[in-house]
Amino acid sequence: MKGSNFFNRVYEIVSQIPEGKVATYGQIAAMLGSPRAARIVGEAMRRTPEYLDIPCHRVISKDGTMAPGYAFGGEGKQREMLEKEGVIFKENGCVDMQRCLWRKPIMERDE
DNA sequence: AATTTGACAGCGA
DNA sequence: GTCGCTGCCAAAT
Repeated sequence: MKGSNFFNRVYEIVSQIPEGKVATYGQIAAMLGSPRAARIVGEAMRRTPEYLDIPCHRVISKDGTMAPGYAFGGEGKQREMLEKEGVIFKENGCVDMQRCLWRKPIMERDE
């Protein structure tokens, strides 16, 4: 286990995102207790250890857009897999945040 | 220990 | 609607 509590926490949260749902970097950062640490979440995603099996493709920006090409081999690719999981995409190519933005169970918030 | 970087977010032009 | 700068926080070098 790495002592990197922050990254570890990000991975925990991301791994909790159900299929057909997405979360934003800022959202996750807020869960960690640092609403301004969205960039750290992004960095965590970039450094996502494969063995953790983290659905980083479900983590996108608040605009419903995702990284230009630093992910999975292409935005279109990510869009396909998200769409396949049940995430709704708008005509403009962005994720329908209103429907698919994931939120942590209220009873479980133990930040 | 200090500096640079970075898959963001928010506001301004 | 697109491009730009700033702010914030943690990790990597």
